[in-house]
Amino acid sequence: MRCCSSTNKRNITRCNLKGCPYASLFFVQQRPIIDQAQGRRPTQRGHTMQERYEDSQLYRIRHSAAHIMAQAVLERLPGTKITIGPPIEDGFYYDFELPRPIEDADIKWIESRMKKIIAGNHPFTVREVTPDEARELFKDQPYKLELIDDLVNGRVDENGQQIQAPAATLTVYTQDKFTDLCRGPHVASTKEINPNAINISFRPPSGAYWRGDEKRQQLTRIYGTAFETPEDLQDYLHRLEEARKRDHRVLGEQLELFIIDPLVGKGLPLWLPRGATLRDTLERWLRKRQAEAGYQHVVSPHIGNLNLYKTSGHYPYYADSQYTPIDVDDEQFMLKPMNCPHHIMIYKHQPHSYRELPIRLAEFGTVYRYEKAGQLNGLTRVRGFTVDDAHLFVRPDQVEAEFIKVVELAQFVFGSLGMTEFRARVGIRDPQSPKYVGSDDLWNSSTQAIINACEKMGMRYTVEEGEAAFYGPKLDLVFRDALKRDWQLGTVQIDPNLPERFDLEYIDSDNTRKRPLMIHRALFGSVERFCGILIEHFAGAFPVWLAPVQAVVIPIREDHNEYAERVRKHLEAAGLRVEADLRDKNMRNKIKEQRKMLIPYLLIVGDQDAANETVSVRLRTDEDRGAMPLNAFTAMVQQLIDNHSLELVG
RNA sequence: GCCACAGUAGCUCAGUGGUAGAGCAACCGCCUUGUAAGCGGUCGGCCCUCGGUUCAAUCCCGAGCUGUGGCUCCA
Repeated sequence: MRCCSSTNKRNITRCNLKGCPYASLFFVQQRPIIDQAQGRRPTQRGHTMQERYEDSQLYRIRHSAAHIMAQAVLERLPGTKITIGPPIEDGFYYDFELPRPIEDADIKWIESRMKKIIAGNHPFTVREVTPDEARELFKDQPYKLELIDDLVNGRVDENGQQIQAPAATLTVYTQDKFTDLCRGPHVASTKEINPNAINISFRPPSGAYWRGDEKRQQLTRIYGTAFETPEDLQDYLHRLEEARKRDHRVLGEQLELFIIDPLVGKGLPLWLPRGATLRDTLERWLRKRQAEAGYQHVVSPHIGNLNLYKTSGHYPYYADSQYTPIDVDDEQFMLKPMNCPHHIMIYKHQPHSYRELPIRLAEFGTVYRYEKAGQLNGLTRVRGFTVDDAHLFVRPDQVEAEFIKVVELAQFVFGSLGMTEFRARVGIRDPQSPKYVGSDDLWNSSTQAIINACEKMGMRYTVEEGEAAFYGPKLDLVFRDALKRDWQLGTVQIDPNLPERFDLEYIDSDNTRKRPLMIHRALFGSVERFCGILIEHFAGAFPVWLAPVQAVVIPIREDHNEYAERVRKHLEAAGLRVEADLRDKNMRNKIKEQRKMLIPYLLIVGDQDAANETVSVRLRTDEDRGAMPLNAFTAMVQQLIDNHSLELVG
């Protein structure tokens, strides 16, 4: 069984655990930062965007810059074998087989040489050539010869399937003294490129395989980017810098949220007290919302009998993303890679009436999946993580309504966190493909249920054909953060397959046994990854209700310690997470240190405050609010917390 | 897993073929301070690991481990 859709599109890595409905949600990486202001994005298979990136001037500039870079590389490192160099979402790259490793000095030289070539105002000229002419032109370029053969014959995949028709014509583009096999388009002349709007040093060269095949030649990929104006380039570089500053791995350590210790294991984060508080606060909040929405929480263990996963179909086909089974007496157990089978067994343990449905079973369930070492990344890609999982067992006539409720809950949850910029990505089946199971009726009604849900919610959504799970359509929630990076959050999927495999049923009103449908859903996806996203989203400055420490009391002199402690106790009794910094240090020093921790409120207390029962409130933003009566401050913060406000003052 | 780069004090990082330094943190004093670093002192290192070269290796070479970036965009 293959229950995740293979989202092998741009920026979304293919999931290893093809057996899991949530496979797509714990591994998705952020999209590169793109020039969103101009609305330019690459089109993706199966759906159209308002303006095709491929048709834009920016695309031609980048494509042309890639050729210019190849020319400069050949001049610097003669003997280099060139391969391909396309524009990408936020720039371009070119893959080379180099005669020696490339160094920083080379990159500098190449970049400055590119600027000189551009300044030469060379036209880009296109010429049609015959295959033989092309072979002669590129006789020293084996990769180009391979491309020519493929183009002339059409490409086939490893199963012999034709995936590219034979090309009718071949074209070559020339600028200055460099000619490349290319379909274009390019700028008419290098003068259309602003030499101050290109950069090839912002991202280090890296390895890449010829045709992405790890069995083939390892190449060196040099990345570059180019914009229409130097200001656009600066803006882009600035955003990259901002993104680096928000890196959740750096903030995670600075704010004492989590660490990853190799002795414990890579990909296995340890949550420090403050990080655990963050997690716990989020979890308790969602748990409450779910209970209000009719979910029942259940708990299942961390290992399960191998036979359970054999029944579900997850084993042994997906052994590559699961850990080796553990022998216990004469039985074998696996670390739990997903929660669905456990919830199914909970449903199955007693008969259900149609009146009981929908039954919504939820669990913050920790699962373990093998991720290749090179894929691990902070909290966003780990080997053990907790899914805010739920499985809804529904009658077919309830699917649409339940879908709407799930999306509503998601909208509420993300909206509460100031994550309003999100959209839905609806994956539907490709009617031409035979890989999907189930009747047309079921597909049509399920797909319609999802579309209807989006429409009724007034949610932005895109429909992507061929992106459904093989058993049913799905909806992914994609969030755009403050830096315009897209992150995939939760997913909602309709699944008639597992009910079949586990022979689930309910007794209908006519006293016949019917098969329920399952809806798999997760909103955060993985709690770990979601915390990582939140850290970056807020740049570590969490809303008051989420902040691990909400206020720190700082006495001005040692003899104010007593009052500081009194303030702390007062706030603690009012339900705040508060500390008093009574260390033997001076006040300025404490302010300097505590502001680095991004505590929402620093409460400075001295003689005047002690005399008047006030606190001097300094916000995380460095704004000094002056003295406030302690009771007024307490009431204000309590209200902000109760409202899950994103503000620091009410 | 593959390629590139990196690994020196708790943290951020200098440095050298003759076994090490700074700032911050920690600890001990002094200072008693109204909003971003008061002063002095002390502690702290198998310079990632294992091999090799060398009279001598933290430094050079090889392997391993760990981390970081990339390995998805197909003329």
